[in-house]
Formats: sequence, structure tokens, C-alpha cells
Amino acid sequence: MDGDEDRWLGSDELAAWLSYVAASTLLEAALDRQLQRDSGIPHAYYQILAMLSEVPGRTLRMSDLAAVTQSSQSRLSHAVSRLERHGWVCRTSCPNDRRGTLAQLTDEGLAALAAAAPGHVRAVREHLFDRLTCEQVGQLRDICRAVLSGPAQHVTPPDTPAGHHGSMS
Amino acid sequence: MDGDEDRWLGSDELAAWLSYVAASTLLEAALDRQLQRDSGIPHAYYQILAMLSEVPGRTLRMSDLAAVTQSSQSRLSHAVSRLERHGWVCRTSCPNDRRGTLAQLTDEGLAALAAAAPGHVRAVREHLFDRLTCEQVGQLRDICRAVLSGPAQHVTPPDTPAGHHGSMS
DNA sequence: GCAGGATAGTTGAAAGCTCAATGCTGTCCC
DNA sequence: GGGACAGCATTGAGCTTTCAACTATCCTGC
Repeated sequence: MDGDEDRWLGSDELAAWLSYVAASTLLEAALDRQLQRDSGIPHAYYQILAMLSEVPGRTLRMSDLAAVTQSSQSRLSHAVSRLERHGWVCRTSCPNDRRGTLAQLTDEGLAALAAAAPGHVRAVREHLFDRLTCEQVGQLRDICRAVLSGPAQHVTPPDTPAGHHGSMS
Repeated sequence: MDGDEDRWLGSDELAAWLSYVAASTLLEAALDRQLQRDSGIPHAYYQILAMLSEVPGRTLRMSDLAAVTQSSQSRLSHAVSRLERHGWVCRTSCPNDRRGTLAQLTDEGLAALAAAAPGHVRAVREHLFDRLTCEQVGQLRDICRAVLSGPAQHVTPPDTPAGHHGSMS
């Protein structure tokens, strides 16, 4: 037993890992519940709307939108279908590349996002930032960037895309 | 516009938040994919098996198991049903309290966990700890504990439950 | 200019999760 | 002791995500 020793987790790492799993699970659940309850939007869909709202023309190609939201193409495609059914997003085909599809945030979509945003921001504050010191906020950012910049990273979030208003997450 | 000012996110917080969402989404996806691909077990189920394996008698009451895994009772009930169908867990009714149900990890369940663990640990290292300094590991632990110890926290993970082997996450 | 391979996006089926409703059992208190 | 209420667990319906095809378009080299 304990034969091949492929490096087990040390006790510091184990403690960090258990805390992380618990905290991220709880945080995600809290945010998702809040959004679903108060606005009928799951967190994943909120992110799609938010990313679209930040972009010139409120339009993005499906694959770029998938990259920005850390989503698989399949998931995004299903999600956009449902958002389209709600009238929050519409699809047009890409002029340059006929394989492509553009997703555009509609006015109704922007309105839905604007309605949902304040409650969401409040929840993020309440469950995360209100419990951290300024120093910890910076540490968290650096830790997450280190995780993202590994060998096989996808899209690193822009340095501070601090949009005007209907954004976040 | 910008009327009621319920405190928006500052640019430090925004940067931290965007990085966090991206990193946690990617990390969870990577771990889930690895476990599913190599062992046919989703991460949530792995956690259930792991928690049971750490406990005397490899047995826990459903509600305690739900608390330890940050899971709703409903989710846990569905999950244990499926694990039971696999022969990895079995249910018995609680002797003291006839409302209760005990979930016990079977030998097959322990074997499945032991088979899945090394790959999982490797993935956790690769995607998380190999990218952080020791200092950051400590910071991450403290940040997550701060998040967990808010007003409405559930179960804070034990200080260092560093079990013998078939554990983690 | 066309075969071969890569890229973009969609779809359907199966699996998992959430929510609300339900059925028992225990506890409190008159 | 019996009614009201809280707690434990399960269930089913509906929604989201994943995985594995599948179609259509673009690019590369010949």
C-alpha cells in the first residue's frame, strides 16, 4: 500500500483543497440560487448576456463567446437557443465566414440583464468581497491568474475591462 | 442612470471576480472531465465516496453526508441512488431515528475510489497546486475559510483531516 | 480545382441538478 | 395523548450540461 508514490497531497495542500472545494461549491450555489429566484436566469446565462453587453455592437461570434464564457460550443449553442427563445439574443450568420454564427444581445436582453445585475452584484459582495480584506482580493486575483496561465489555458480575462454598467461575472 | 448606487464593484474587485469565475469554471471542468473520462465517475460522486471513506464504519447519515459535501438533500438522494445502483454504496435505515437513512461505502465503492484517486490527485496538482507558490496555497486556504465563515455558513472543513489514503476533495 | 483535413456550429440522447410536493417520524406542549 | 409543527429523506418533472455524432464551410497542397 502507498506503493507508487505519485506525490500525494501535503497537509497544507489538502487543507487548502478541502476549503476551496467547499467554498467554491457554496458560492456558486448561492449565486445561482439568487439569480434564478430573483430573475429567473441561471448564472451561466447571465454570464453570456453580460459578456455580450460589454462588446461593441453587442455581438460576438459563437466560438468567441464560448471562449470568453469558458463554455463548450455545445453548451453555448443550447444556451443561446434558449436565450433566443426568450427574445434576449438573436442569431445572424457571419458575413465573412459562412460557417460562423453571430449572437447579438437584443434590447430586451439588455433590459433583462440590467434588471438582474444589481441583485447579482449584491450577492457577489455579500458572499465574497465583504468577507475578504483588500489584500486578499489581490491575492485571489493573482492565484486565479496563475491557475489560468497554465500550459493549456483558454482565455485570460482582460486586465480590467471595467465596462460601464451592465456587466460582471 | 446609475441611480441608486448600491455599491458597484471596484476595478480591483472586478478583476478578481472575472479571474475567479474563469479559473473556477475551468478547474471544475478539467477535474470533472478527467474523472469522467478515466473512471466514469463525476466529481460530485467522487466527493461522496471520498467523504464516506474517511469516516469510521465508512457510514454516514444522509443529512450529515449532505452537509459534508455541500449538497442539497435532494441531490444527495438522487446521487446515492445511482451510486447504490453501481454497488458502491448501500443504504440501511438508522437504528435510533427511524426517519434517518445511513449510507455506507461498500468494498466495491472503496475499490472504485482507490482506482480513481491517483488520477484525480494528479489532475488537482497539475491544474492547481503546480501553478501556485507555497505562500499562495496558504492564502487560498485563508480566503476560502473567510468565505465559508460568513453569516450563513454550512460546514467548515476540519482543520486538517489528513486521512490515510483514499481521500481528498 | 479538388481531395483531405481542420474548423464552426448544431442536434439528440443520456446523465445530473433543482425545485416543489409528498410521506414518515420525532418533538413540543396543552 | 393527541394535534401542531419541525426534520429527514425520497420522488417526479423540468431544465441544463455533456458526449458523440453530423452537416456545412474553409483551407492546404498538389
